[in-house]
Amino acid sequence: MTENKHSGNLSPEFALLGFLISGPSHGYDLHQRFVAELGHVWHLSQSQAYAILKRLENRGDISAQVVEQEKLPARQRLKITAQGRRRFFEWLELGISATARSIRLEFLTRLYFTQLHRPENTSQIYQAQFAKIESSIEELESLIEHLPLEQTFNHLSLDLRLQQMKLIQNWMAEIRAQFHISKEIR
Amino acid sequence: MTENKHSGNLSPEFALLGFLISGPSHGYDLHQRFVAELGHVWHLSQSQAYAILKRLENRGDISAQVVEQEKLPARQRLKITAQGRRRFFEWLELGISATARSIRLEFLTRLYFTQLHRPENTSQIYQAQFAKIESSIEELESLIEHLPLEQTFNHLSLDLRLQQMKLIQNWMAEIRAQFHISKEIR
DNA sequence: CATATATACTCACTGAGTGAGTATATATAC
DNA sequence: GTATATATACTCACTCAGTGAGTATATATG
Repeated sequence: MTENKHSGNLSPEFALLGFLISGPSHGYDLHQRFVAELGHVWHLSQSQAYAILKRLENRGDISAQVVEQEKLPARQRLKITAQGRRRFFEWLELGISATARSIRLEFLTRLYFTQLHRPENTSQIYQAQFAKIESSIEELESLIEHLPLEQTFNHLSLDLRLQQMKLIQNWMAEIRAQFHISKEIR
Repeated sequence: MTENKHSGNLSPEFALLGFLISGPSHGYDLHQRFVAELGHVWHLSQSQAYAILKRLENRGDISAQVVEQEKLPARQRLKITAQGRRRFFEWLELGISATARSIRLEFLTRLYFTQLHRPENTSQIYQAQFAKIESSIEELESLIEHLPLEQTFNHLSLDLRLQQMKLIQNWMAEIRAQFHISKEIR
């Protein structure tokens, strides 16, 4: 199994990693850039950004080096490691999201960094995400079909999830247009 | 402050409290009932259920009493306190959710327990939720309007959120029909 | 007779997320 | 010219979400 357990495990850690692909930086700056570029996609407080960076460092995805400054407080110069780079590009190509929320958050983020670092892959990640949405819809439809009618509230919930997935399907078409992705090549 | 910060702080704790309104019970049973009744609304693991119950106890919303059994492991007989009851009904009437996700989770849960414990309030909580959705839509529209066009990804995200809210508005109409809620009285 | 399932709960761990605090520099407002 | 707000840069303590595995016994099923 693995994949998305359920909800949770959804965090902008790969976005932070993605900014570091372009070159070393430090926490304050990464948070600033994050808010400016993706602030309406994710919400990320400053302290949470630092917490995530600390975790990435413990995992060995980034390395830190203290840089003293004359007047302002010292910085941690953060640099992505080979492992971090590997993990990032793996996520960029394979981290396909399954729920409405994770599509809005993660897929948009993957699209952002694909445009930035691997524009030639845009169509590929788009198609993969689209396929996932289609199979999600089928799964939900079959779940609903087999759910006893008297389970009113479970029904209403699954129903909304299904409708949301279909909405996202249409929204994906808008994206296709905006990014000039050709229709169904492979 | 308070309300819904952003995401997170979303938990089925009031549902557990809601089951206890009907009478004392214990963790295992509450979890079973939860999964059967609302298992496709929320996901709640057994251990997480126990964790939430422990918190409710620490807060004084429920009280626990160990009941030995002849053959099977001892139970904790859980009983809602006056404070818990107060908190629950306050949430039932006023805990109006604002995001797509929290509407699917919390509003459906509030509807479930309103039907169960306060059926005469159904229309009231429906109308309040509907109003919240309308004001959410307005807020998102104004946010989008003031967002610089070049912020492609922030735009796409807000756009999807807006469309989702509108979808939920339609889904609410289905609910109105199913629960025979009259159209716009007050 | 072995094994799966039901009853009932505990524990250790990772991670999300907030809010406040620390300390200094520069820009702006009165 | 001095008070105040804002920018730079990061830390800490805390609460809550969520998983996965473990403990221990009873009964049902093949």
